[in-house]
Amino acid sequence: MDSLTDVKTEKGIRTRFAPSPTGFLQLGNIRTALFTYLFARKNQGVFILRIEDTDKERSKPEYEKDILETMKWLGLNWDEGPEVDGGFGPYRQSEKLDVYEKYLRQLLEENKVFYCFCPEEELEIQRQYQLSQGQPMIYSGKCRDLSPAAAQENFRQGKKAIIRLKNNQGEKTVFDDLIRGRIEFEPGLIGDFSIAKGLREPLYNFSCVIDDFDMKITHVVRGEDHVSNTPKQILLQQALGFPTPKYAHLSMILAPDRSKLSKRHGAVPVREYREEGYLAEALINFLVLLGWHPEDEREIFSLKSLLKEFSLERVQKSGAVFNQLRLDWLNGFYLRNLSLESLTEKCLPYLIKAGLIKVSAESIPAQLIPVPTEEKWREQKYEISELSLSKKVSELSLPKKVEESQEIVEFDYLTRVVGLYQQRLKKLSEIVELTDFFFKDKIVYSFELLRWKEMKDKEIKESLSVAEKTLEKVKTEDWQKQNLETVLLAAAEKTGPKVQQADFRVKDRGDRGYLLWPLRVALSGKKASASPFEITEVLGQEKTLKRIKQAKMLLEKNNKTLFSCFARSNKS
RNA sequence: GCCGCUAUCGUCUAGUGGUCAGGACAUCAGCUUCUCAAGCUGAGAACACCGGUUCGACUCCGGUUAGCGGCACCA
Repeated sequence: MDSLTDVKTEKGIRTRFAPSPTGFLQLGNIRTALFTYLFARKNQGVFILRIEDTDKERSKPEYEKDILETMKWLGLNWDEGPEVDGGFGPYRQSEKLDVYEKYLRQLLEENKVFYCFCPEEELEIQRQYQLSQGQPMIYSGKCRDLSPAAAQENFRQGKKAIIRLKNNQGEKTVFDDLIRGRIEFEPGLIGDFSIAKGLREPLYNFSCVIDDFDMKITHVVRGEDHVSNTPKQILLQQALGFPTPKYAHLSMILAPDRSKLSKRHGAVPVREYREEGYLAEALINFLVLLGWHPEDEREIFSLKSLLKEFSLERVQKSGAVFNQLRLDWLNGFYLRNLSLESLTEKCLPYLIKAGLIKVSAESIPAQLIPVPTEEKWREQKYEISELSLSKKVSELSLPKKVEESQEIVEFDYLTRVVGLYQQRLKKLSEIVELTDFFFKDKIVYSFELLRWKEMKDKEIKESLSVAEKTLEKVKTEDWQKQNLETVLLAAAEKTGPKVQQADFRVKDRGDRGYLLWPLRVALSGKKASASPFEITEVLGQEKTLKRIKQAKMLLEKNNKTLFSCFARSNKS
């Protein structure tokens, strides 16, 4: 494609990402932003962020804040836009009303646009009629040739008007899409479309054309939903005498049933992915592979490496289904590749929010940036993203939330806890339910969980006693995973019934589960966890023995209940 | 309804006239194993359909079908 090779040699590329602050940024928005950003950077161009807030009713400051925050979090830094003046501002459309009015007046004077007084209801009926007749749904042109005097009269009567372009499209409107190639639109299918509700109330297609010109945009990268806006914008550019930028339309992200991504599946604000504990790196990597692929078969990409490799030529034309499982896998991959210290720092806010670890309110300012307000902090009404940690966190001591003890949790201890679950984590938020038992004084679980296979209650108790005795004997200085494993394995092979080994060279040994399963459950209270060797090591001897005793008591209590039930039923 | 876009394993995709149609996620099986993961090994799994061009079509052309997007005084 000629147009694509042009891009490579062309100097001074300027692109923009132009979201409207009418909702939180979604995956689809972000993918458009990412591709636009990569295209700009790859070609040494300028990446501009423009806030399209012409819709006064739906635009909200909190959404604009979300746009800026999300972009920064993902590392999609803009060269010009809010907070970064590049000389082509303002970058918020609501601040450019004078500019739009100027061009609108110019078009009015040149008789290229007209006031339309048709009531909305009438237009709606007309569209329905056209639909029923199999005709294209376009404006009839009723007010197009209204004389200035008639228009004035209408205004005097207080009638409301919008401004429409006098569409004189006589031939096909054509443009070469950088991704899709040539796209043609027959004349007669667009009509006199609306461009403003008033002199200071521009509509999307108009403000977009003005801004793209004003900001000297050379390449427009946007979603496929704008393909049919493109001929309208080209027509407007022609009316205004503006050059037409190059266009590249990206396909959409689809739900698993290939329908449009809806709130039901996947259309989740990006901020929620962040809250749940997805890494920006994983999200970027996931999204870029939704529609783009390098020349070889690599699948792991950092934003930095994409800067070198990305090209619009290799962008897919068809829509891509959003695949949560793949995102989870990628996030797990990035989590596993984090340094343990950095992973622990990322987990910390989740543990704090869950109340497993407490940081005193006084010490917050030094440790947490930015700081949630004290009230929010006490009521735990803050978001994880508000707890991003300072670099110094690894030097901190964090008081643990245990009423009866004054134990101090060292960062180093947290590192060891988190370390046990690094391979098991798909998202950061999971760290809470995975490791809560390390931070609790007493754990709660059903005694039935202690049972391995068909073990009898008595056997479970015996098994726990063996574990207890074995671990009691271990000297404090020998309380290390390696040693604990050796000792426990030796005991385990003696405890369980003999099991024939598949390999005849290996001597038959006891079913290790007889000892290890009840022990692991006694320590963790969970049916799935890290190995008992790892848990005992991190938990420490004192707590380990305490938990085993707790388990034995649970069994006894249960037997008593059973016995009393039995006694009662005997009586009757 | 009208216009436009799209079409390779379940999903994301590689592929540009001659390939055993490749990779990743997911699935299944095996190894490992006290559990859950992770890891390693292996397996199954696709060119929407119909015509045409050609010695030869996943690849080029036409049509059909299906999906998506748009047809606002939203963006």
